[in-house]
Amino acid sequence: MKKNPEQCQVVVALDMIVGKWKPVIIQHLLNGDVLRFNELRRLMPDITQRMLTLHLRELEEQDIVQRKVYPQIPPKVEYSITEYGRSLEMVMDAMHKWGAAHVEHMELKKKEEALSEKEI
Amino acid sequence: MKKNPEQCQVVVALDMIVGKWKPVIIQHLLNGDVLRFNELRRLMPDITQRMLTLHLRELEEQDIVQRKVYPQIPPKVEYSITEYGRSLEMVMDAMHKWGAAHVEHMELKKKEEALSEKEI
DNA sequence: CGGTATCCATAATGATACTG
DNA sequence: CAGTATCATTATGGATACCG
Repeated sequence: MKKNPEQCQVVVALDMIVGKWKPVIIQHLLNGDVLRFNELRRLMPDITQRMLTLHLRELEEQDIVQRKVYPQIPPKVEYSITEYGRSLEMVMDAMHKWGAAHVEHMELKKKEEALSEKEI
Repeated sequence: MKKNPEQCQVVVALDMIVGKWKPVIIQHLLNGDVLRFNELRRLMPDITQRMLTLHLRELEEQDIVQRKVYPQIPPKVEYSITEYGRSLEMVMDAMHKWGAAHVEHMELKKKEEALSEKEI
């Protein structure tokens, strides 16, 4: 399979997970949990209600997240990963592993810089 | 490039490749080619000179891309992937594969929608 | 409880002209 | 050839108040 960067499919995948809180939301739902709106908020204390709504709606539109509304008062809405969304697990894993390695790489780089400063 | 809101390592990886043209630049350099500034421009006809410069400088800062300047007139600058940058290949591949599958998924979805409209 | 509606600040990108 | 500089525009996210 040839990789053609022009009609870059990497960008297609990126579009699904880019957004300040989207990766975190996806990660939480990939755990397999079914979470209510405010449960998600509690898991991400710094997200605003607005952004949580926006991102969840986008993920729903993208068929990554399923939204289930219970028509009752007070309202109850549950969010879960879709079967399709679960296919993102490979991608998320690859990035998670790379991210972890990157942290090590940066720490190494800092140490090297600190060392070469001492030598001067 | 913004700081990661949580200590999510997926976000660490994302920060390296997010940017309108960054994934495409990385893909081109991952091919193993050593490319000059204007060669990259030709490969991405719609990128502005400014954005190409900005993204390349960020990628250099992130140790993903190596910039080699030949001090001559007219100037000659070559860009290539670093060894560390090459480690992104796994991530890029995972996303590329997912992106390809996603295109199929969307086409399937459209067909289903078209079908259910006929039934109505 | 699970949202919307506004308004605002900042970040990201683009257009265009100029340069050693 | 490989950039900078400047200004304009758009995208993204935040603060706050209100709603059924």
